[in-house]
Amino acid sequence: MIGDLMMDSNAPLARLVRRLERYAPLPAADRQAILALPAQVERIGRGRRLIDEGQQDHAVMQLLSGYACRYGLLSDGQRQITGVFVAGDVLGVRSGDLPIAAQTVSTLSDVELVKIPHTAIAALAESRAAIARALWNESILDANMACDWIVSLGRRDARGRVLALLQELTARCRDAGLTIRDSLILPLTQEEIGDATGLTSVHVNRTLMALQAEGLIDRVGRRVTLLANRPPAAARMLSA
Amino acid sequence: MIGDLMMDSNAPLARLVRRLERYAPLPAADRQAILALPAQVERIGRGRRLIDEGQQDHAVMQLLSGYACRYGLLSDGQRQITGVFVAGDVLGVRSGDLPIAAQTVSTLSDVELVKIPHTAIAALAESRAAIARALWNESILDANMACDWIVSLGRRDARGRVLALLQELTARCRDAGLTIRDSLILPLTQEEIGDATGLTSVHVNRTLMALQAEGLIDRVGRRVTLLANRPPAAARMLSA
DNA sequence: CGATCCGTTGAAGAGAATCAATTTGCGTGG
DNA sequence: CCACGCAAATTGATTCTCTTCAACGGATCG
Repeated sequence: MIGDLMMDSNAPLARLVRRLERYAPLPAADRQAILALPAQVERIGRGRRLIDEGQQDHAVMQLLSGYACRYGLLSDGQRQITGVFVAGDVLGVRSGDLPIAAQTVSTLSDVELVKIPHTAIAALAESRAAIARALWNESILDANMACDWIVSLGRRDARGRVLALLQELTARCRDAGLTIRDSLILPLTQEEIGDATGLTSVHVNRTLMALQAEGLIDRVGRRVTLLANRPPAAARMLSA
Repeated sequence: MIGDLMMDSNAPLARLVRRLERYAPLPAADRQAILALPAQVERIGRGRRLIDEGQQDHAVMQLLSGYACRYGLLSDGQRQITGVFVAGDVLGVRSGDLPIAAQTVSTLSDVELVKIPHTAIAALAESRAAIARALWNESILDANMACDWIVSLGRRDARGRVLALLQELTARCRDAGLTIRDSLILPLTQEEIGDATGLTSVHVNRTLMALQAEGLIDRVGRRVTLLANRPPAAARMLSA
């Protein structure tokens, strides 16, 4: 809950700069402006809500470590995870005109994050076109990933969905430098994998065991290793 | 394929202004700048692709009439529709840094649309913060609707998914002034409804017949009427 | 050492896919 | 105006995936 020492507080914002420069460099002045943002580093435990649906004043956050997810609830209490966030990802990005959070975001593990008041970010986006564009990029990528998720849920069977989820997480953890040869620590319970893939935890369990029996994945405790590097092969289940 | 007369070409851009002002008014100068954009009105037949995945130079378009959809394909040829667009919706919005279209967009009916070169839009977004923010809004809403779609696909049964799709379309057509008492012309075939809901056309048919037998919907030809109306989650932001 | 959460396994049932006709609606051309 | 041809809608029978319900083992933690 307590921010780190002052001298450390610039490091996380440097990471935000790196993130926002993924696709296009920022003017030096914009970089400085980001580094000068009021920011707070927090450590938060597993299973805590970061942003609530309908919340108006939520901050912009960047995950420094750990996992989080966004989800929606149905009236009968069923939960569907609509996106998983890994270290480096930015949460709560939105333009100034849509103050309402559309979905809930919650942690999937203990996390570290930087928190920035949305007013400060909004002011920056208002005056600096390159920053606005970089944040806009985040929204677009978010929408693109959501579309891939839709395709997976709509047209793949349990095996394909779980595989696709593992592949997406592996790829994103690799980008974040969190993997060792396609091996990553997956803090999700099978229940949560089910919430992400639209399956029950029971069926997730059977699917994971089947994938392991097929030699496509290896599991040791919470560490999962992807042994098949062929995304297209995942969709071909005629051999099963 | 030929644009309309010059004197008509401002009317569709006025509609674009209205769209971009849904959530916040634009400065008069920004409105004028939009009206001055180079635009071309086109009529395009059903089943034509408007934007191809991987395409770099696609234009920004606003639907003036008709329906379109965005979809992804699996390697085995299965199709999953990830979003439906109705009159007024803006397609192909993206920031300057991500030139690649992530998914394919195709018409679901004969359509009319305005086409604007993305370079012209990008230049405007670069210099005018309010326009950038309005376009950004479109991306965020797009992501929000995709998330609702994910929840539907992951956690609802066939009945719930078809109902949710009809409710979303009804709500959006109502906003576009295309409904008469929750009744709308639905040009989607049952095959296409299946592609949107992750079902087969056979099961869509059975589900529609069941909904009709239950008295929840009424169908006459292509006209569908929602008889039991609950507020669709997807449109929550539209009424904000 | 019990409490609890998570993972694993079994058996039975529901919902959707699949396969296969058949019918309806509609534009087209004779 | 009617016959033809085609795409879409409808129906039936069967198969299979996934869910549901239930129980049990193993780890972790006060």
